[in-house]
Amino acid sequence: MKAISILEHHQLSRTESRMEILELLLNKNVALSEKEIKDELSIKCDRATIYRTLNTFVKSGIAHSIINNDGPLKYVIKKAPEDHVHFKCQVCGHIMCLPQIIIDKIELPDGFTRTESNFLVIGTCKNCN
Amino acid sequence: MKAISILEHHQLSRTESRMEILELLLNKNVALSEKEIKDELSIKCDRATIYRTLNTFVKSGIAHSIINNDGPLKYVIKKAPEDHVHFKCQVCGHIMCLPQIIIDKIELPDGFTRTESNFLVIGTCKNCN
DNA sequence: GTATATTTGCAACACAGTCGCAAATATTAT
DNA sequence: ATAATATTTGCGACTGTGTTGCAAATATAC
Repeated sequence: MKAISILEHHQLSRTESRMEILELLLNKNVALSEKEIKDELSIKCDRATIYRTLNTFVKSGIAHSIINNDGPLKYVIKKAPEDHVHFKCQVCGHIMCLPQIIIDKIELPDGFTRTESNFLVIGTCKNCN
Repeated sequence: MKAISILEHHQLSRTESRMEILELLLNKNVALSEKEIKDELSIKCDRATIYRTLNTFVKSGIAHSIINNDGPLKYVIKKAPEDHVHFKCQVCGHIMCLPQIIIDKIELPDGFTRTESNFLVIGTCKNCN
């Protein structure tokens, strides 16, 4: 199982919740919220556990969170380490990474330094256009 | 008064709350949350009224909201109509617009169309660097 | 100044996310 | 495999953000 080896690699204990949540994220190419994860999980899992698990994944670098302009945080497996653009389709509501587009070349004004970026483009995705 | 003419121009009734909140926003160059607005207002104003007023301003195009990666929405007077970058200083916590940097040239993959963008860069601002 | 339309304050509510703590589960050592 | 220890889970309670219904207050139009 891929999920198991990822957990091992990050020295996280292999609990049922972590494995199921990780499997779910691995099989999706759109970002999921806590509620969406809960609804898709085959096992029962408490809200708090899902939040704690997601935070653990983010801290370990397994996943990253995506800011939603209108709604809860969503989570995806981290594939690209660079800052990339997130896209939200206003028709189907899906939020996904656009790893093709990397914005590391934004020139900030003098005296400003950057540690992190959140780029969310809202529009219509390929399927809905 | 500048605030009055702005309200008139957008055909909004000139209530005390709206004028005071608008004055406050006009005098700030950082984005403010509902709580920050409430604390700085000289008049008493209910939470709900502040939220409703801010939403009215956003709908009218007087202000726009800025997504905070970790905290409530913040609001600023809309100066530039284009999509620009927002900057959050992790030292002083201020969130401000960087109208100098305009990103309208992001090329989305085929089939994707854009209607709106939210760009938040997190780092250290000029004053705190 | 009066009538009508809009806005306000209050209270209640919905929802996202966190935390403490005891019970359950996983890991480690024997 | 079993026992001891460390970690995680579920539950409940809680905080904070933002919204809404409704009656009272205020602004606008006449």
